[in-house]
Amino acid sequence: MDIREVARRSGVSMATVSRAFNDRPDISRATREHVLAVARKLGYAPDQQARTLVRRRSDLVGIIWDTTYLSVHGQHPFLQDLLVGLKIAFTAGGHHLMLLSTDDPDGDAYMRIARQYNLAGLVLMGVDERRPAITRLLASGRPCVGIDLPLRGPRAGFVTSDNRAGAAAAVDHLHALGHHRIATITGPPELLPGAERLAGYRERTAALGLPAREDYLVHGDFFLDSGRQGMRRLLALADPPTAVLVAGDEMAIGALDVIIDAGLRPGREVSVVGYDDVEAASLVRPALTTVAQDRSELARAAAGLLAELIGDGDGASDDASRPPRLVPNRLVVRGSSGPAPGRPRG
Amino acid sequence: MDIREVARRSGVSMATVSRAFNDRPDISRATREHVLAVARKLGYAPDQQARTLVRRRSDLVGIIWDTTYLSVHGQHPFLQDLLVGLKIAFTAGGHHLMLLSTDDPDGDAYMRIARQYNLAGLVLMGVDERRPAITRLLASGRPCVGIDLPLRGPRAGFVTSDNRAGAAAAVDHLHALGHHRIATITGPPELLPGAERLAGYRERTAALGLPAREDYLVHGDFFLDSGRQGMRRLLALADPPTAVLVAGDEMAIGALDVIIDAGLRPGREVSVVGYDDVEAASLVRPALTTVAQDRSELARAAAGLLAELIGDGDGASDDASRPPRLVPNRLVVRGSSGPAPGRPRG
DNA sequence: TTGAAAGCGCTAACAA
DNA sequence: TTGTTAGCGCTTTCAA
Repeated sequence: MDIREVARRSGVSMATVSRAFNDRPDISRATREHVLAVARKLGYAPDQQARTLVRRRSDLVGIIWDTTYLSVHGQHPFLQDLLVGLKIAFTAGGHHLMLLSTDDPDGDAYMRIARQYNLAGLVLMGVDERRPAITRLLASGRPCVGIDLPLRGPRAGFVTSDNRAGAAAAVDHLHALGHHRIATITGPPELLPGAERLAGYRERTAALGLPAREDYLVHGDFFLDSGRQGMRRLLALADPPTAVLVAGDEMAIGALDVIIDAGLRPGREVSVVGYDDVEAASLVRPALTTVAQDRSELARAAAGLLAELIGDGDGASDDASRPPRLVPNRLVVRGSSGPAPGRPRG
Repeated sequence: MDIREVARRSGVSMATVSRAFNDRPDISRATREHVLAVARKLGYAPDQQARTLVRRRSDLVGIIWDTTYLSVHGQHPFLQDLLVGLKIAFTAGGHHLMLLSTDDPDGDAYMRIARQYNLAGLVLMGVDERRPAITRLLASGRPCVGIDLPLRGPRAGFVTSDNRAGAAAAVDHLHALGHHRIATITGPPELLPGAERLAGYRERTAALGLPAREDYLVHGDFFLDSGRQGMRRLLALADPPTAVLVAGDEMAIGALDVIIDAGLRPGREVSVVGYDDVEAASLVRPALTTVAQDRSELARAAAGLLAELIGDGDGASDDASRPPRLVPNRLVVRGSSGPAPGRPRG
């Protein structure tokens, strides 16, 4: 069943069938409806490969999501959750998602695949945007949107949640509970969320007049174990914090473990606030107070931005630095944060 | 940069370039290497759409993964984890993954998309295989592999982990710890893993000579809250169980909550074994003893089976019932299971 | 408003 | 072993 057959059966030319399916203005209403009716009866739908071949643009959006590190580090729940959101958001815009894989992320495989499949655009997440292969991809002019990655390029942009404001809100929350000794366990500073959450923590603690103590700042890597280690260091201080903002939920859950093992109670002697609101955050005991990223909104923002970059073929600018789309975060208060010791409980 | 240009620059015909790129036997070694060298220098890679158009078969594998219910029920961590495995497994086989989405899962959208994109095959997960749209898809003869879905069709098959053996292993574990009052909270019986895990529980408890008590069998739906409710019912019994096999980790974590809230200690007064080994299982306290499904292996099995179904175009059988590929499960013992009350601890 | 015809980039049948 | 040629199914000029 091809366009030729539909044309024959509806008594028009192939060109007219094509016009009907592409909502072109140069076709009469009556003809279009007739053609579409015939096509529907025949169960016809245009072949996308043929369409792509002549249009030189597919409706496929590629997802670059480097899973090579997963064998090393285990899962990355947040990105996985995000994928669901992307799927829904892009479907709504008439695009399909293709997962790009390569065993050689440093080669030009992503660029090659994008060209081979005429991908309309790309979404990048969980990759290192400073790698030369990615830089070349961005320079190629194919529309690219990064999630939590500060991409720059003629037709590139990025979305991220408002990590700075989220961290600040967490600090405010702890301060309002009477905490004055507020420490933080950070993410890697070379990753945007790590850097921004730290910046938010610093700005807000300073604004609240809390002293900037270097020993209250411990670096983590977003994985569970670094949260454990960080918390141990903090508890070992002569003057340990009564509250800790942890830049990721996995690390925060590790911190809870250490607190409990030290015979302290999270939310009592030590309050903990995480970041991300992964599934486990609500399942641990006490449940983790955390800054929730709105995955659906983040995904929608990414889809929207990419659609724009795909749309305006002209808008390609060479200076190529677009401000990120910021998606607001929301503090979810659960049991792991409570009044500072010595303060009455709510 | 197209095949014509490569042909010109290497002084051969288009056909010869094509031969070089497709590893055809009817080309001399020397010519092939020369052509490939020229192509590499030019950065040429064949356009997949054009290739698909003439070959009438793409190297795209579609993933049907119904996310419409996610807005209702929240996440489904296991399938998300699985996706990573699928991505890796299919890449190794030279396929790319396309996520199929539709807002109308009851229509023939999946079938239409599969045809429009000439998908080599489909992987189905988290969908209801009894829906007419899915039945028609399977009947269409396009290679389909289900994960935990008993698919039947001329070129369909499925993979699943050995849920029956896994549940039996969990029962054995509890029995070896001295438990004799072993209850279960099941998944939905119409889902394969739910039915099989229950069957494994029943078979093994019977084999061990434990009485089959109807009040020790509570139905759940794989989601957290049903685990809570189920556990409450079990604890309310005059003669409550000392151990519970819970058919899914989310439910098991809900059960842990209820046990703790009742002033009991999981792994002491009541032992709990979950199923799946999702991320949260190792993060809760006590950590959950659970039957781990090997996601990578499951994914590899799916990829392997689909490759076979794609390969043997002849193997299409009309009776169409293939036995599933079974992937073994593995019991992971953590803190939520321990000796039966009154027994010395290991 | 419609139709005829060219061609998107590739593979494969056939001829040399 | 290589080249020539005819499409794959569609969109898009261009002419009518």
